[in-house]
Amino acid sequence: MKKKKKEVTIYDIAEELNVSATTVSRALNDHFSIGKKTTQAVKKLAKEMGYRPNIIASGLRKNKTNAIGVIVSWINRPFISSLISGIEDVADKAGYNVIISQSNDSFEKEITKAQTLYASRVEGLIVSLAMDTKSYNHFYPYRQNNIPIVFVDRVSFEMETDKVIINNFDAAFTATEHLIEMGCKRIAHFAGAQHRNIYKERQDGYIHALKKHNLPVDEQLILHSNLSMEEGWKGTRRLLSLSHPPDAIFSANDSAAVSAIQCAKEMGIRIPEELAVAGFNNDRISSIVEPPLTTINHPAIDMGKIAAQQVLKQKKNREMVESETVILKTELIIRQSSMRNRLAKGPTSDSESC
Amino acid sequence: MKKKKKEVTIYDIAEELNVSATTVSRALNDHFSIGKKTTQAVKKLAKEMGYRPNIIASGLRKNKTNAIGVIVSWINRPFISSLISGIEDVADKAGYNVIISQSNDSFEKEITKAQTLYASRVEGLIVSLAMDTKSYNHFYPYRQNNIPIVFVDRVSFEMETDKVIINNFDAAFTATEHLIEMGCKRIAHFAGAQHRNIYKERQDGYIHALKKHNLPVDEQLILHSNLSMEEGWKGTRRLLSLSHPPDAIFSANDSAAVSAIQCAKEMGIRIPEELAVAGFNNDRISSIVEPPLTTINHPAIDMGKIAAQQVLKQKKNREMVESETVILKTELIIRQSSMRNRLAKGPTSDSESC
DNA sequence: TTGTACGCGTTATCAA
DNA sequence: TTGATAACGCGTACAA
Repeated sequence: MKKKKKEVTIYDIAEELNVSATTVSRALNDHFSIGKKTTQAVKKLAKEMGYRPNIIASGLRKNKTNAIGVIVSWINRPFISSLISGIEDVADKAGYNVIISQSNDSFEKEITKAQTLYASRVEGLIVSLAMDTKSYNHFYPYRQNNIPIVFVDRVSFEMETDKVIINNFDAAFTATEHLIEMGCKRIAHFAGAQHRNIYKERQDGYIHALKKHNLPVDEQLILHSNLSMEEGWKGTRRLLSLSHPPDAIFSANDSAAVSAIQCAKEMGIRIPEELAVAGFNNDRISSIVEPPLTTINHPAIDMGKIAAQQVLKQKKNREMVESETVILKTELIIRQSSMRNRLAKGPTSDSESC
Repeated sequence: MKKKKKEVTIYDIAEELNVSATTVSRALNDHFSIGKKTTQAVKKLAKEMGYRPNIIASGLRKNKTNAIGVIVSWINRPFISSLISGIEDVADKAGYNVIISQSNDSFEKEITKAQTLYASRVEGLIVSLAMDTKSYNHFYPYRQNNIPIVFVDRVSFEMETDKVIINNFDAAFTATEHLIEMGCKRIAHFAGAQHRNIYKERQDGYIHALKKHNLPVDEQLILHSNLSMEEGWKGTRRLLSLSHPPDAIFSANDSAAVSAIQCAKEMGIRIPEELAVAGFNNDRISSIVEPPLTTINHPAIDMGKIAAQQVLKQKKNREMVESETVILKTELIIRQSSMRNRLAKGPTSDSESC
């Protein structure tokens, strides 16, 4: 007793107009071989009858899904959600749907999600790797099927894929050097997992800046963690209770940096006079904390847009180019958390998207 | 000269094993009628041959896409991205893909996206309405096709659909009453567009609290805007330069509230002594600003999870229930921006997800 | 327990 | 400019 709302097909239209389904199909797709009148008549009737193309059937025939898959750690992180926003923007304009899935920073989940998306026959995949991903076999099926893969931000250089990244080394170097220019001599670093490129590179950039300026690299001052607020807090306490505490902290993300500011203040340490702080990402919290946090602006939306464009591009340039890496510009945003002297350039204009 | 990597089909497997495609199909789906040995043999060979089910063909046959569509204003907003995170979590566990699209708070875009998703044959739709959406015809096709629609947060009561919301009226009432209990007598309100339920309800709750406590409702103190940081800033300046300025602001979101705090401080106004502030959403910035912002906790992730569950549920209960509205609990988080006296309860425990 | 034969709705191919 | 026919790959009545 179910109402089987039968959907209108091209056959129904064809019958009504006494033409063939082929003609209808062509007319609907503006095929040049069909006369104006016929085409218009078909389209008109199609609308009247409430026809909607069955994209599944079409997809079966053309072997297309019009879907791009995205795997990220957590959707609800400022950087990631902006990344996705950019992806959606470009994909939609090109007629593609975006299927999102989150790995929760778990390697196992990333594998599962990759398989699911592969089974769903996405026509491209954009990935920001999970924290502990160290092998990449789960992407092989894509490779074998010539499905474009683009790594974003957290990438692996072991795999030859398109990549969209920033120069983490340079950015970290710049931030650290800025602290040095502010007169800091003993700069600590909140580092992330070293097997993930971005954190390794940031640490390397930090170390390089120290060396360039003949400052000692003190392992005691490099703290590895997941860079959460809690860890930022704990790390700050530890550092500040050292017999010879640092006069600055460069954190590999903003969360931990903000915590550092809060913790230091609670301990009665003045920022930036006694402790200068710099972060990474330019999350919204970085401009809200007091004093505002010096940080690296991470062009999240653009990275998403470009990643999506790479996918679309790869679909055209079949086997023309082996792989391409796009490196986006970052910018040091100087705010008060690091402005210890008058030599500092004024704070960069600080655009807030609400 | 293209390498046409022919994909393995059930026919290939069937041929190899000298059985019929039917048997293979059934075996792969664990149909009871197929013998253990056969089933196992089929599965084993399938794996060996690198078979992957063609979900498009299957979908065509079963008329399924396993996709749920989501339309939101902007993905990169704290509340929204958490919402999506919740949706993805539940949908994935149920074997559904989540297709996201953003309306950018534009009515026209919302229409387009709704049509696109409809054409993509999503099996359910979750929507948080655009700011200026006032008519709902673009959802009619879903309705006619019995495709579940669930409205979240920004909903319309004109349409009979499932809804997942919070009690904005009560939450706003509670927040306002809290300010009153703190001794505030002249409370301003940063309000949003009044045709969008959530902002209307928040304003109503605010007004109701004033009335209950015999405080006058001064239209001068109710400022309508898009609740951006800029507007929060401007509104605060305006309010504080009034001949009879308010002693508190209740803002319909955290962005504007945070701006209010910053602006007031810059003007030399002490928070909360001279101006108490409360916001709405419990975004991360609310706990970072100084003094920390009293606000309403908005269970974003749970709202997403429940919305997804509603979609799945509706797919089962065909025409059993007309529609269902789930109202989630909110919580007043009292922080220092409103603690003007010792009567205040201590701040609620403040969980931070990093 | 297995197989035959057909249909899902569209598009590509070839022929007219 | 149009049409007939055969795929696309899978699922399922029905038959065996």
